[in-house]
Amino acid sequence: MDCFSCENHQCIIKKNCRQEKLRSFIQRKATLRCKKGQNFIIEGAPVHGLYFVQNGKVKVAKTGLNGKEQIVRFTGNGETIGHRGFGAGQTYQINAVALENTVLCNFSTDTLKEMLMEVPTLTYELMTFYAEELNRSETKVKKFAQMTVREKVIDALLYINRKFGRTHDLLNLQLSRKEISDFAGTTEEQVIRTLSSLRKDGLIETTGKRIGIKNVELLRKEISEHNYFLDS
DNA sequence: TCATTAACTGTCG
DNA sequence: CGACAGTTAATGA
Repeated sequence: MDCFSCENHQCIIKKNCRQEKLRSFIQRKATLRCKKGQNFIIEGAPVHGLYFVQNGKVKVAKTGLNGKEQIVRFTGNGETIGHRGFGAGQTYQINAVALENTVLCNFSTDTLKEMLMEVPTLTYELMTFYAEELNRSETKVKKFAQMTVREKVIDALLYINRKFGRTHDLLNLQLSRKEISDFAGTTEEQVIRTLSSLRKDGLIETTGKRIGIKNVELLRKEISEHNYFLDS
């Protein structure tokens, strides 16, 4: 698919694709189709450019010493992955795994570098994205240090809801309890217990893997003193 | 259907 | 709160 007919209007390439200077570069992009569970960026592997999600969902994570995983963020349509590869070092410091069948656009580092040199609006928008990412990262440090397990789980649920939405109260992103714990910074058992507790309180519904949020306002209220508005 | 995987529970340090 | 062990429920070949 070419960028002109792409529906992802928040994608920074899409936003700038009308610029004449970018025309030839955009033709150089590669399209990659990933199956569910595919690990298309491997921690420690050489950087092979920047990715944009054209269609699908991806988790970005770091692996600890004992095999413990820390999910950094989830990405959906139009979002950027692998941007840290631009900086120092020639290897990725993250893993990226497709959570469902996903189509990705890939630009090589060299191609993107040329594009950034040519088009200031593209460079500025990428810079804004880096700034937002840094803000999110800093906020997450604070949350991990100050939130209780229950608050961290609520925060994770609201994040998924903000990012992927829900249909008939059910979250549009299906995650295992383990994945929720890897994102929230706690353990699988704690997530299971917290979800049961939230269900008893009538705040959520669970049917197997699926989680339904019944009362967003009450959940939001529980973590309101922890800067929910920062949209991390 | 049966075997494997994930969700859940109790308990202990 | 996290880790371990054990049970029950869900999934998929």
